[in-house]
Amino acid sequence: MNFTTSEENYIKAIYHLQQSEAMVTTNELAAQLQTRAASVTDMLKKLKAKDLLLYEKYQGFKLNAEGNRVALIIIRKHRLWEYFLVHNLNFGWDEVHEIAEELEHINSQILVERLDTFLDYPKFDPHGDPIPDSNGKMEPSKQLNLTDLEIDRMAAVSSVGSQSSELLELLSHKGIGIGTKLQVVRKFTFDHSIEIEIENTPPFSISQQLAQTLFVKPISR
Amino acid sequence: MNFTTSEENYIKAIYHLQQSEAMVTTNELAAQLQTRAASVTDMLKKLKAKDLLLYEKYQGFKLNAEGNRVALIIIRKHRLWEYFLVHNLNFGWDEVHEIAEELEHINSQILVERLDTFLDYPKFDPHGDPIPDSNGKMEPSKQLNLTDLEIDRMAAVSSVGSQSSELLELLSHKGIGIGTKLQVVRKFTFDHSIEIEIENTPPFSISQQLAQTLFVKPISR
DNA sequence: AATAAAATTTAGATTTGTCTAAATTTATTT
DNA sequence: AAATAAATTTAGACAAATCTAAATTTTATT
Repeated sequence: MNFTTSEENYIKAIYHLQQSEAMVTTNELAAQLQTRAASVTDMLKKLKAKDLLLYEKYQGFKLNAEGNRVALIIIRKHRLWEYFLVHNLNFGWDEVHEIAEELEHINSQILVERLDTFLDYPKFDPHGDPIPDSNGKMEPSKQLNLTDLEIDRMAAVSSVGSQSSELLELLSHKGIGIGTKLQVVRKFTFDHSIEIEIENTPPFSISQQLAQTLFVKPISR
Repeated sequence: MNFTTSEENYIKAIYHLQQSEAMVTTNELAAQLQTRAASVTDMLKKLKAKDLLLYEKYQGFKLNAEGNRVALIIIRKHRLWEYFLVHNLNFGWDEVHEIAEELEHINSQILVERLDTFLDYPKFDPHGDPIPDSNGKMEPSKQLNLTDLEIDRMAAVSSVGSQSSELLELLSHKGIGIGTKLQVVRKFTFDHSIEIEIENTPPFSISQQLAQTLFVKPISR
């Protein structure tokens, strides 16, 4: 079965939203895809008709087994291409997302397998996300709590443990956001505060409480 | 300026048709793109509105300077990707066209330049077609007359000098078509006939007259 | 439990690229 | 040069993906 680029983008977005909650809602997906709720409803009908989705009107939705299988194929392609762009074409890990968003829609199973072979079967992409193999299996994510990041290991903020406005205010003040590249300079045992350094800026320290809400992924450079 | 995949396919097809005649006609383009004449007319209006085309109703059309520039960018991408697929991913030169047809529409100037660097600035693609550089300049085509092909050099038929039904009947009988891989086994001076061998089949000979209507491109394997 | 608010869906419109069938223009033949 | 044939364009329709605005359903609040 082949899918349009638009269908694939919806499938992938639903897959990602599903990772943090069992059921996805129309508004969440609309926000994720920067589109309107009505457009989402339209596409949900199509994906349900193609039997990729469990969906009852007004009740939320999630991918079924086939939907997940398709999602993993797209994610596999995305992450393999990212790996190629960084390792072979010398892109920075933070420059490749948009290009990979296009490349992931190229339709050719054999191309993906040959690319995987050429790259020597990488297990993680440059952002530290695991690359599914041709059966959709992958290693557990390398995301870890900032408190567990080893000293001097370069990492990027991948998610935050809450969306409270107090937390967001603090993060904004400290200049920390999703994708921020940092490393731990020192850990203090007295109060478990952590001194971190964000690329090319002076180090500063953050509380244990803050560090515990931050998740990061080690990155290669 | 960015173009849709469909616009790019029209631009590229017009470019190729222009190589053998000054003006392109609606029906020719429709045949080339496997679409209807009415659809071609619709698209011609759009391309003219975007100022890529010299076009007067009923009078034929051709790309203007800007149209040619855009066409060469697309062709550059197509041929660089073909080179990558053959040299790095181990595809056969005859397996890569369809995949490159998709890859050529990926939008990223920097990607093309990095790919070119990675591939070490190849001058010809695996079919023997020249790859335009970033300014649209390229070497002359490697296409040559079959009578000039050196012995044992592998080549692929790239075009035929006429479309007469008598010629096509003969070619069909001999099993020769566009893309047929062959090599010259021997040349006879008496009648200038040429013995050729098509991949994995017994050699046979063809007349000078026939050989003169066939154009080929040397290929790597 | 009734009402207000929020989320979701439906109805109907728009854009892009395509199509068929009819109309028009150009080319060819007698 | 008139008639016929071929090529091209126009008119109007359709599918895909989106949108706005209105209607409906669900959730939250008094």
